[in-house]
Amino acid sequence: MPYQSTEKTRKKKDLKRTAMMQAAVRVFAEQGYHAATIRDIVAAANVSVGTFYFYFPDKETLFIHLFDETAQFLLQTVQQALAGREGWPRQVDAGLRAYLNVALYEPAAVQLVLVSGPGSIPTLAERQTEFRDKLVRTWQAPLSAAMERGEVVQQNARRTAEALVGAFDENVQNLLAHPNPEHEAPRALQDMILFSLRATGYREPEPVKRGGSTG
Amino acid sequence: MPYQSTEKTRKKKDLKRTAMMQAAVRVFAEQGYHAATIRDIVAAANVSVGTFYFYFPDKETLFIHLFDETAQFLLQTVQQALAGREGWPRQVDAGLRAYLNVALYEPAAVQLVLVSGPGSIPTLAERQTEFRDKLVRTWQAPLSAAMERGEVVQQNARRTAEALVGAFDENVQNLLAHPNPEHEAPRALQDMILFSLRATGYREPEPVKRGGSTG
Amino acid sequence: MPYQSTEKTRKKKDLKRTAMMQAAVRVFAEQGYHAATIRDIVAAANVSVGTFYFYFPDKETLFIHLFDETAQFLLQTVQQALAGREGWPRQVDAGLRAYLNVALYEPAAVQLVLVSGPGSIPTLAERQTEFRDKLVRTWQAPLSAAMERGEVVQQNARRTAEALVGAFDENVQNLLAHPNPEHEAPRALQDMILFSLRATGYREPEPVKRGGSTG
Amino acid sequence: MPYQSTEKTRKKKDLKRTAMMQAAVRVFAEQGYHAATIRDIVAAANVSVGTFYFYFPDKETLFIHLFDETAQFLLQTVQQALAGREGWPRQVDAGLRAYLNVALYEPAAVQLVLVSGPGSIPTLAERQTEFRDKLVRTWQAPLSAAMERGEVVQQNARRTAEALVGAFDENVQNLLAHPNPEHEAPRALQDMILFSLRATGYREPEPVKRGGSTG
DNA sequence: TATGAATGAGAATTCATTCAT
DNA sequence: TATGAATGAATTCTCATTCAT
Repeated sequence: MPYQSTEKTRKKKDLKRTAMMQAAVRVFAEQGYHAATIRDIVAAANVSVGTFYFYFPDKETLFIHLFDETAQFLLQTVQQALAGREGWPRQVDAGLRAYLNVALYEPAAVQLVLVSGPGSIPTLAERQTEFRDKLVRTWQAPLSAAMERGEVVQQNARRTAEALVGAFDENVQNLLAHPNPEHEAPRALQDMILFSLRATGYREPEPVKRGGSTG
Repeated sequence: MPYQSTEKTRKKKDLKRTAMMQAAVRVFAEQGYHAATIRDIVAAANVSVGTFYFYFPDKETLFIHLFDETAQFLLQTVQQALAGREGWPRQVDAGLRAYLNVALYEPAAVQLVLVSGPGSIPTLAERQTEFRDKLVRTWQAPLSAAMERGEVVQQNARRTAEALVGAFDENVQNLLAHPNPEHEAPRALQDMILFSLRATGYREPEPVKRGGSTG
Repeated sequence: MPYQSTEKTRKKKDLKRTAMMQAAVRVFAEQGYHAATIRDIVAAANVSVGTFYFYFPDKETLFIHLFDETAQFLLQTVQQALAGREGWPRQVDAGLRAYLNVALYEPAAVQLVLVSGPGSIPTLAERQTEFRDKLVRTWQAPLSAAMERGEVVQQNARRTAEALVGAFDENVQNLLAHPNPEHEAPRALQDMILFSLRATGYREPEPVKRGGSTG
Repeated sequence: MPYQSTEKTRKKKDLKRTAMMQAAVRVFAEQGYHAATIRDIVAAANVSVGTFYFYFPDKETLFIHLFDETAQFLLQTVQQALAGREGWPRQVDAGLRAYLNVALYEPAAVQLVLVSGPGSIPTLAERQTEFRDKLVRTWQAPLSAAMERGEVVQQNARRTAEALVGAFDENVQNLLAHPNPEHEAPRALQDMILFSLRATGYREPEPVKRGGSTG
């Protein structure tokens, strides 16, 4: 009976492919792009060298693919979180919550995007810049809107967004370095929200006076 | 007659050594640690491969040395700037001004510390963390003091300091990527100061009422 | 019920096998032995890698088989052409005509024997030599006979045969490189015949005077 | 005392380079392009792998260089031999003598040009064709001249030249395969000269009758 | 001190071949 | 029979480091 393809086989292949990619993410995150050899990766995935090249064209292409995929996932996650909320404080809360979730759930992937890649592959530099830029814009857009609504003070929205992105990354890096990130996360989230609101000059809206004064 | 290591000779040697290190910083910053070969470095310094190994034990040691030197210089510069001022706003102003100065004057060195190193050399990871930590503490100390003086709102000083450091780095990175960093610098500085003061919840002190006491 | 290797089945198998071999000849001729991968061959034959190894033990064996088959076919074709004629000029005509026919009809196969194989596979060297030797003998035999009959001048028949074989191959190679080999072929044949007759010192036999005219 | 270069060092380097090339020629000739590994070559030259790549960019480039060099040498040798003579028979004699000399003196190099390269490297195909073409022209030119002088019969000079080149190569190949090529060479030369003169339809010029008429 | 030729361990990648389905 | 995923030996090439001069 001839070999049956395009059924279970296809699924199995995809599964293996995914498993190998996850293994690769781990190894890249742990060792960095250059220190991670193909043999390390295939050992982590329990396959042979040839199998690696059956699924992926080469080391660099795989890394860039992983980078792009992770970057896009991060961006989408944050963007969706921001999109569903109204008001700057809720957006900050939702956006940061989403970001931290990804960081806690996929620390290796985040590591890949934040530190393993940059500076390691010249080819990646442009993509890296592009990703940072998109991330900045992701926060800049709602910030600008909030500024127009008068929720936050006048400021250079671009620069503030840059600063926020840098701030978040540093906080996340430190959180992941913490002995028990999951336990620390809620506090970190709270601090980051407060930091962001202060940094953007958010002002508690005047409560509608209802026959009395707030003092 | 034994070789006399006279003053002149030593000076000459130090000069050459320094020149090579500067060349190395440039090459590392441009190409990243791995892409930069010893041949690239010696070519940039107009010396031979053998000469390189006469002055430095090996590539990695040199890089770590450059990293440490740059890191220490950065820390000292910022610390000194902070030390000489009173009041959180003046400290922020001085500290950021110092940081930006270094970045503009020695962009390659800053590049080295911020992106070329991290993720490239596993051995470096620890040092990198240590440097970030010191940088955070450098800001955390005056921030805590300001908090105690009531200049800024209550907050997790450590977390805020982390965030500030991350914010600064991102802003500096973007500034250096700007077509004309020197021209943009003053605006960037202003934005960063305002961001920092807002983010730390700095409150304009009550103007001292003449003829009365503030308490 | 055991699988019946019926006539039909076997025919089908042979058909597939033949198709694969023809594809292999094409690929080998186009790319050379080493550049031609198994995947190239199976792609050209529209089968899978596994199928290839069902029909053939390995790449080298296949190539040698193809070489031998082609070589033998060439030899037989020329030998038969020579065998059926009388007189050196007719033999030259028939032999060359046969050779050119094969070259025009199966250029890839001829390419295989003349250039793709030699120098590529050390194992093949001996067979290659043997083939050349047989080809030389194929022409040497009738040449020697012609010499004995006085049709051609005295000469080292072996050396002349070698030279003729080399000459033919070069002419055929150049013919196949021609933009329109089929069109050029008749002229080439004529030239080659004349060359061979001159080279062997063929002398138009004195017409037997029969008290009349030669017409 | 600093390292003295550009003197003996230069010469020494060139010497080594040459030695390595000769070793490479031997190995390529013996094993063929693909079977000859870099390790084989460096072993034959008694150097390390790194040294190979210090002198040559890569395997293929080296081979092509060797091919070109050998091809040019062969062409020049034959061309010079032909240029210095008058009359077709003397030219044939000189040209063949030169060719055989090279073959006997540098059998490996000749092997390289005739069999090791062709069919092994797709990149080489064009160069190979070009070389054959030049070799053909090298013989075609004097042949055409001889034809115009009436020394040889009318014929397609290009085709004849092709045939001669093919014939020579085959004879040389067989000569080199002979157990004692040097001993056999004179006979081979004689046979090849006679073959060439016959093949080109050379006619012993009528000796000028003294005191009589040429008619 | 200075030079640059020499070294060789180690990395990426290819591809003939095997094997479970 | 047929398939194509999986294997791993073998090859090319790089580059940090050493060493004779």
